[in-house]
Amino acid sequence: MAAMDIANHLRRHKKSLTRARTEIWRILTQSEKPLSPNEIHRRLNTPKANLATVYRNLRALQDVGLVREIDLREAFKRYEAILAGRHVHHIMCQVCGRIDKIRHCMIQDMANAIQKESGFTLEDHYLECFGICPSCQPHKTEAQGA
Amino acid sequence: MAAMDIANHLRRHKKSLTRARTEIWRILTQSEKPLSPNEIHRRLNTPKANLATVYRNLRALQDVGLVREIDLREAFKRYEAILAGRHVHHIMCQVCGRIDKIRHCMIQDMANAIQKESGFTLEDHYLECFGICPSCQPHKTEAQGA
DNA sequence: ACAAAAATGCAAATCGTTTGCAAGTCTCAT
DNA sequence: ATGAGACTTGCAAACGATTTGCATTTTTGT
Ligand SMILES: [Mn+2]
Ligand SMILES: [Mn+2]
Ligand SMILES: [Zn+2]
Ligand SMILES: [Zn+2]
Repeated sequence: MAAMDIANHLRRHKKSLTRARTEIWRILTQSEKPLSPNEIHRRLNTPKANLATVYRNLRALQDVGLVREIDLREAFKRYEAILAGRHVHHIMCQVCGRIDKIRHCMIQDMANAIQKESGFTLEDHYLECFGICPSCQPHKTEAQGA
Repeated sequence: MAAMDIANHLRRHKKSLTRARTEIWRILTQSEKPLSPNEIHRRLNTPKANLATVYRNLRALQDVGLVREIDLREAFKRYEAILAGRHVHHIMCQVCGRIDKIRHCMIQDMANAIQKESGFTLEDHYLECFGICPSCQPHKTEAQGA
């Protein structure tokens, strides 16, 4: 979904194109990692839309398929823009909290096995990983940057 | 972890073996699917331990590695016993909510690719799937049971 | 059995998220 | 451009899950 598609996307679902939605979409597409509702709210231009509006719009954007919810076992959920229909997974550093994307995913390859094992059709999945990022790894020359 | 190991497990972490913990462990090991704190509380024998105690003990059991938290995008988390150190994933029916286990997992096979792509070591991951269970699938003879 | 450590009940507090409602904004046909 | 209706927003209150303080009870190790 290119950035400009947002208008059509919303119209198709009879949702309005509002300043809050435009801004949230901009914030999400500019972020390198999924953001929490609070983080999004903090980044809004003044006058800031209400936090409740952020929540409502995150749901609206999810409804039309522009945004995805990410659970990294924190106290809150994170949200990210779905670009080009691509779906990605994440890996979070257990030491410093850094979050990177994982584009590698072989779940589709597992689909057959899963459907055979469970009898379910596989419609959706989420995969989130936890590990230690390069700068937090011990016993290294620490040559690589953060 | 066999059912009897719970005592040693707890002792090793200087946690007491209490009635509430024993009961929660029994309830979790007897359940075919992960349970919410409320579900667990409901299944407690009278006199019921307090719900706060259930929460505290679920955390304690996680701390010692006996219990795992599962997020199926519901309003609450679910918890399940970790048996024999095995880790499983789940698939939940998007129509009726039925939850089945998936023992099939090739994430370990992805580990190399993920580590190469992100530079992170892969310490942990979770994978949860959503689909449609046999009894909820349309265009079928409906021959198979629930 | 005893003293110290850990766990519990209970109620209040937190915290993320949702909701009702009146007022404001957007959309679309005229 | 304009007006009515549809949709959205702000605000504060409500919610529900989870956590916490503290006095009391249970468990542990000796
Ligand atoms: Mn995937
Ligand atoms: Mn796995
Ligand atoms: Zn790190
Ligand atoms: Zn089903």
